[in-house]
Amino acid sequence: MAVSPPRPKSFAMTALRAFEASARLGGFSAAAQELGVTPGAISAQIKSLEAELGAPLFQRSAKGVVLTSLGAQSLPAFAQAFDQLGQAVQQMRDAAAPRVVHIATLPAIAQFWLSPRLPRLRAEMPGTEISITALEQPPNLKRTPYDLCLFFAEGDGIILAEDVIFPVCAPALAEQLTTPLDLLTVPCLTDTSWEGDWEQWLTQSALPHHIAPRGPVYSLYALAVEEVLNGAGVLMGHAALLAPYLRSGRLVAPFAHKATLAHPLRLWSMAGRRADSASQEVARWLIQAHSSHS
Amino acid sequence: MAVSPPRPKSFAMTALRAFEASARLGGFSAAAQELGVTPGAISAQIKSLEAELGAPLFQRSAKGVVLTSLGAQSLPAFAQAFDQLGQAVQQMRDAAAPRVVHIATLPAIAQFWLSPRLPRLRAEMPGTEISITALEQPPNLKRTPYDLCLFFAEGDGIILAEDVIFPVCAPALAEQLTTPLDLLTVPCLTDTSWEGDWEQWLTQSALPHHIAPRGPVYSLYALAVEEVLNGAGVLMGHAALLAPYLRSGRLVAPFAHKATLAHPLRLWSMAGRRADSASQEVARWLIQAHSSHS
DNA sequence: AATCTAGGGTTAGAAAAAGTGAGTCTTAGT
DNA sequence: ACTAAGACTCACTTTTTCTAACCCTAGATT
Repeated sequence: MAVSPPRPKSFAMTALRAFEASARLGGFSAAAQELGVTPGAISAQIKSLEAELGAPLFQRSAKGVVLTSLGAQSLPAFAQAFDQLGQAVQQMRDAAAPRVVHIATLPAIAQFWLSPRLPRLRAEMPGTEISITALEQPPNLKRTPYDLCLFFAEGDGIILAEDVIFPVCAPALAEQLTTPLDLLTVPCLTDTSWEGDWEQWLTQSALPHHIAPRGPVYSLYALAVEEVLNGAGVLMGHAALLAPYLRSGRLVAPFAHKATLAHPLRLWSMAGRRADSASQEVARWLIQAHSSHS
Repeated sequence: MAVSPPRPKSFAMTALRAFEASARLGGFSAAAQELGVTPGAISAQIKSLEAELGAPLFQRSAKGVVLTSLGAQSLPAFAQAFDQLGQAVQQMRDAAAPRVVHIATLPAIAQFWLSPRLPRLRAEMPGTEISITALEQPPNLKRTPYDLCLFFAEGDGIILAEDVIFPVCAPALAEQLTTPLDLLTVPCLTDTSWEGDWEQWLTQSALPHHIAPRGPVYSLYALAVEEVLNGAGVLMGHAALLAPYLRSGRLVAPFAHKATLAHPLRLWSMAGRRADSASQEVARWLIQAHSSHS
């Protein structure tokens, strides 16, 4: 009868977090994405949790997982607990570094929208440190240490601009383009995170779909823009991001057709932030600067 | 500008748990004990948390740590969040295995009090699986996966018996003992978890302290009892545990002096358990069986 | 029917995190 | 001064977690 600590070890936090995320998001892949790991890791965590528990939490099928009644029953309490934990972390971070603001945004937005505004923002808010992280997907603010999110998305928060798109190209190339059908004669660049853009534009402009995005694909909008500035082809431009280029004439819109996408450019923060926090100050500045300037 | 996931990794759960425990218990050692690790591990966790945070959470001094204002400010939210998490885990465990009851108790209690009662308990509650873990210290039910605690302790819960102590020995040895001063002539066995017992008894019996516990020390009460049964000496006996031996005459109390310790034998469970849960049924059975039988 | 594709599962091995243990340091109390 | 408590450090070990590359299934597509 050994009395030494045979590990009373409560429960594996990681496994609980994996469960909560999977249950809330309805799948291992989604949870993996939120937690920044591979689905295999989630699968293993859930498996170990189920083993320790002696009962399954999910019912697996080839097309996804469904919560068992045990899982469904447990989810709310965990979701709430993790929300509170996330909030506690935010509060602590805020108290520890009250003048630091972390912004999460799309790489393209970071480069074309935020970056040009940063010098003035920093100048007008000295003492406030602003850091920017580029992410492909909006993070869950309740679970990740960011203060502000700036994405093309639906949901809460303030709309800074509609997402209006239309083909853009260098002025020289535009001379060759009279009607949208001329697009068949030039490369049509595509960004991987906006693969549906051409489709959307063609649909909303009532144009035949076969004018499809035939041309190189870029994984970074900035690269595609660079190419277009060099006259390499036509890119689906997002008005909110390329406004300076269009204003200066370095890029032009060869056609009149414009399409508005469902997800506007939106800025949001975690619910329940104090209005006097640095993050809220920055948010207000961005909104104000945007509406009064552009 | 790498866009790939540079690990936005929220926060290290382990570190947060270490912080919460340290803050709540007021020290790294105490936290280490609750979490079942060494103080060094806690120290490292806190350090990493402080590094990530960029601000100290504790103010160190040679005689312990004190929360900084940042730490004190953060504690309540974390305590609450972890309480909720613990409760969520309990609920889940309960739903997954409704007929399993985990009891945490002192090794000595497990062997001398619980063990004799288990056969009847199991017979009267078939279908309920009872598992027992022996721990030196009462665990925090809000943080560890036990259903019931049975310890000599102060606090909430039901008192099953006062902790009455007095020297006991084998009948043969008792013949050599007339007055407490005779204790100087025989070995006085001591259990490491009850080192103060002799002192307490001497004090409450108004006897001179120099009759101190001179004799072998055991780390397990059961071993000491075994030795005493073999006539190896005198042991400070806990009435609640040794009742059957005293009743059968295998052990006797050579002196009339008895002392009552401050911490009675107490049974408790986590607040807010449903009365129809298996753990509550077991608790009721133990209370009832104790009062009607012994 | 054959092929895709999306979502899961599995495995071995790699990487990272957490923990240990022994020894040090500082200070309050005897 | 000596002791005890509590915390820190550092080299090392153990455990956990993650990834990468595989397979499997079912519905959708061709």
